[in-house]
Amino acid sequence: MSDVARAAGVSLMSVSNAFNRPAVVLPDTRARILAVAAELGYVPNRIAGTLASGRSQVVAAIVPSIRNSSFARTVQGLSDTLADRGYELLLAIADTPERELSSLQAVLGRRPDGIVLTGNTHLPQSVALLRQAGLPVVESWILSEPVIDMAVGFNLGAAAYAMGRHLIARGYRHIGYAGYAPADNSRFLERQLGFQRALIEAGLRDDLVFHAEEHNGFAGGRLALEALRMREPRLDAIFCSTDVFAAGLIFDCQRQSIRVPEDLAIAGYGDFEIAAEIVPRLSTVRTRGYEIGQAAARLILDRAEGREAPIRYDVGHELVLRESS
Amino acid sequence: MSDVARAAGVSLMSVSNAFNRPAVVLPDTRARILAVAAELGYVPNRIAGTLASGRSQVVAAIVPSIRNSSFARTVQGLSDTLADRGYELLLAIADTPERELSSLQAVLGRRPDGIVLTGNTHLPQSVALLRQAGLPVVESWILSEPVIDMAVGFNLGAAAYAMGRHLIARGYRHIGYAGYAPADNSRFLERQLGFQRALIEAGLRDDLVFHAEEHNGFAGGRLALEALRMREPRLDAIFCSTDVFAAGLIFDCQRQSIRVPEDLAIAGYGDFEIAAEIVPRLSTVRTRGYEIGQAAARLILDRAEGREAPIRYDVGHELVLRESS
DNA sequence: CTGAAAGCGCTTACAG
DNA sequence: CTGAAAGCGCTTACAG
Repeated sequence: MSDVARAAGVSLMSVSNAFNRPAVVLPDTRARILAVAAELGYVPNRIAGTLASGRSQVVAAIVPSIRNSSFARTVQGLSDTLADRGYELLLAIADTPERELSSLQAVLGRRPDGIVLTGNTHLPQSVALLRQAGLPVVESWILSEPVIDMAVGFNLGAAAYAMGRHLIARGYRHIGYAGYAPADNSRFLERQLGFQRALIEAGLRDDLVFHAEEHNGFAGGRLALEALRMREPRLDAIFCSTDVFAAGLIFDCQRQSIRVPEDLAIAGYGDFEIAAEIVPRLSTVRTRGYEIGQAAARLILDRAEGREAPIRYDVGHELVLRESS
Repeated sequence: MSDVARAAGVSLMSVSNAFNRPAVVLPDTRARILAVAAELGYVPNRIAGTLASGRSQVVAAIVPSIRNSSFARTVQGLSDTLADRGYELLLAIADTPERELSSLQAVLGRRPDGIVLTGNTHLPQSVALLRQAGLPVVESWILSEPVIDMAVGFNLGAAAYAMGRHLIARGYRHIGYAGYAPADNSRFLERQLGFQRALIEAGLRDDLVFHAEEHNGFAGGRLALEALRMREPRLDAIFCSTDVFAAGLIFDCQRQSIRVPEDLAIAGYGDFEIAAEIVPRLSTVRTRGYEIGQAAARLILDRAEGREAPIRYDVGHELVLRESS
């Protein structure tokens, strides 16, 4: 910066102002400074700027995975919104509360202006660390208590409940659930509970539950079919906690010549791209992952820049009924 | 930090050393310092550390998209390797050379210790900026010239060529190509050229080429089928530049009762998870996206930490022959 | 092994 | 509108 100041014949302050408060410096002076800076290939050092100003213009996000279109969409929404507002994204991938804590420690040392977490299942130390840091934090993909600071998501249970009601209304009576259940994770639990609530209200069996080992594999659907049929030969529908399970299940039905939905109805969760294309097209719950990312970024920045922001933001969900159920 | 130093009755230096050069401070002193730090909830300010030391322990990556399992895998490989070595990932998503440049300007201000780019199609200003910054940069998913600094990838053309040879060996004679072709992008061009080379060598028509508007949509396959059949009614095989196109094509064939591979053979590129599951299972080119991310991180860190690193690193590729061709 | 000094490249708050 | 001073929280290089 001092090179630029010297070459342009102005003080450091004027260079700083030329970049950061265009209004405050004379148009001529500013143009000259910018020209010199461009010529010299000067890129302002935002590390020094951060240290001096206490504002990093960086938002950190910790997601469990990006090989799953839901979170990939959220990261995309975050990235787009942050870039628009001149912020950068510091990304950490952590799929357990323990890894989340260590990502948090690493990331906090970078003094981000805010943090986006996934879900509300955290280690107590993580929560303590966050409170002490005192920065805006949004928990995404969940809306229920406890909330550390702000939450952006939708009612996971209601969405699953709605799909349960739909299947029941279509006349299915022996309905299984293919899910995934890491310990104490409310994001997964709420879906299952919402779905079971629909079954219970209708007086149906709600214990046809299968939990896959992995969240992301197509195999989840296949294994669920095997396991659930063993328990209930009259099984006539399966609700999958993700579209990937549902797709795996459909592929398996094709191989076994089980007709969908005639012999077995299938419903998914997520409305991934494949849902609209697979044969038969998949009924699913549309979740707004991109909007979650956008809204999370907006809430963080509003707060970081001293504006008001809601504690909770519901992006909603929607049933998308297609051919599979 | 000064709070910690005071509370522990030592100098700033000792606190710094306790965190950064454990060997240099007495075990007792170090334990006391760490205990005090933990009690106070002290998280070292790495922004100040970066400014003072000139090393940020941050690596930036610019990818065109993450809603495509290839790059998602690369980001995962990058993230895992960086986290293991105590580095953070600054991620930018930019899908055109223009956006790449503006991401670059933003990211360079953060003084990363290295940068990972995708492909070798850049604006001249981007290259100039990078050269001036003088930090380690790796271009990923490409190996061909020109290389700015280092490259990690595999021979895109050879992989496509191999698949072309395979289809020809299987007896297909009217083979189409379903691709995507943003202006001047060598990553896409190399695949197409490699494939066409196989056709030309075999004396087959190499102009059955269809370019989709979008890289990521399932619709690409469907549109290709329509367009290519119009041009060549005897069309007996289609090579898709991504598995997503191939899957979309298979779904469309199911709808139209076109048997795969009997009526039409299909091959993909990428070996996404779906390839092994779809009916029929998809023949494809396995690309090692995760390894690309790992290797890119390794090369950057080796150089950033003063070690030698190769200019070019080939992760290889592999033909995975399944049922669809 | 431990510590006092200088400096990293900016911004803040103030004076001119 | 422009500028000289102080300081952000660390690390470097050196002396003790």
